[in-house]
Amino acid sequence: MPRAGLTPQAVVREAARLADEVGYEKLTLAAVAGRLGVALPSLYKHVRGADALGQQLAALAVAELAAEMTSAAAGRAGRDALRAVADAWRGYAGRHPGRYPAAQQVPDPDDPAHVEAGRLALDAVYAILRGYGLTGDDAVDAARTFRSAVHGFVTLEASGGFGLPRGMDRSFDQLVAALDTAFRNWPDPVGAR
Amino acid sequence: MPRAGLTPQAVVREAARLADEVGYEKLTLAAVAGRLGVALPSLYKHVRGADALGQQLAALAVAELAAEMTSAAAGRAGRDALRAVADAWRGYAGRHPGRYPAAQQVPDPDDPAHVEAGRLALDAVYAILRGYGLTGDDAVDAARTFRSAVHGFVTLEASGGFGLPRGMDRSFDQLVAALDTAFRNWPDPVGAR
DNA sequence: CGAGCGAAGCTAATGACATTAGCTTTATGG
DNA sequence: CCATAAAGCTAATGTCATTAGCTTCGCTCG
Repeated sequence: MPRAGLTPQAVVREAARLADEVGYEKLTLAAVAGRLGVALPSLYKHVRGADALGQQLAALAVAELAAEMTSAAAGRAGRDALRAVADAWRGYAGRHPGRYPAAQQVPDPDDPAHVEAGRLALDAVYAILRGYGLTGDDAVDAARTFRSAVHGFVTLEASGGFGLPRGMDRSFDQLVAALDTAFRNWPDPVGAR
Repeated sequence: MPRAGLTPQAVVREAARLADEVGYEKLTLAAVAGRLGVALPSLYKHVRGADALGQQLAALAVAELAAEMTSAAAGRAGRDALRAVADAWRGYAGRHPGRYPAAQQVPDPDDPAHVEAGRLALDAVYAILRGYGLTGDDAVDAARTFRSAVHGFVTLEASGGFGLPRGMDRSFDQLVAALDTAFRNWPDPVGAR
């Protein structure tokens, strides 16, 4: 029997492909092994286990997403940038329905690439907000608002939580426009609750 | 050996309690059975299986959430209503970290109570938007925006996706204020994309 | 009061998956 | 060539979900 010639990379990439096909929740070491033409335990030569594979998949997905966000933001500002980044985000989630949920895990502090990718994605958001004059605590709040809105939309859309998929593009455009409105008129925080 | 005296209700309620303690992803028929002092297969006399239990848990959670949203909206309008419902939503998710993710499943069309509960929750949102003069397609888009933002925030907060939990209350207040701004200045949709 | 019956609960068996241990074999570098 | 590290395998264990089929409780009705 010739060697399959696997590497940790190859395993993670195959897992990513498989996740996009069958869904993240159905991603299984057994299925990945089958895809790679290898017995299940053989994977342990390349990944530490199912949890670790999930983490590495997250790192891959966050890096890809951050790259697309960053590239979407390049050469744009203000509302254009906002919309381009939001569209890139939604586009990534739509094209990678298995990777996207994986990307939601908190970055593994022991994986510098993962942490760095997360920072990059966040930077893309902060860069947009700077265009609206939002900095400091306002930027923190606004960034959380942006992430919440886009992530929430994308998640609900993917799960079918919105009901019939009528007018999804329009609704997303309106969500982005609403964010633009809110960022241009960012509310002064009221004192302690 | 005396009978345990279970009912489908009792099983679902125990599952809900357990999910809140250990997390939805760790919810297992085996654990529920253990909690109820019963052998695992005995549960099948009351629920059709793990998937069905999840669905019934979803129905329970959506009903509870809808009730809290509706009661929060009672006697309030405009920004007050917006904030009260948003707070109720976030509060429910915070108090029920296991039920809340369960509630995200699409309602089972064969469970009228589930469908009805979902409609109730949505109605609470539409009622708020009516206070902003948003109806028709605008209301659809605005409702999706509201749901996206609140659900996204609550999800990211629960998963630790925001990083250190500094200033979470303030950020949420600002998110709600941003929604208020957006709803008061709802953008006219631009033509087809 | 007792017989019978339906439902509740049990044990046993099967099958998917993850994980660990320990063996075999393939490449490859000296 | 051959020695060795790593790649891959089989076997064993444990958890969980599910189905089948048995036992027994507890209620209802004669």
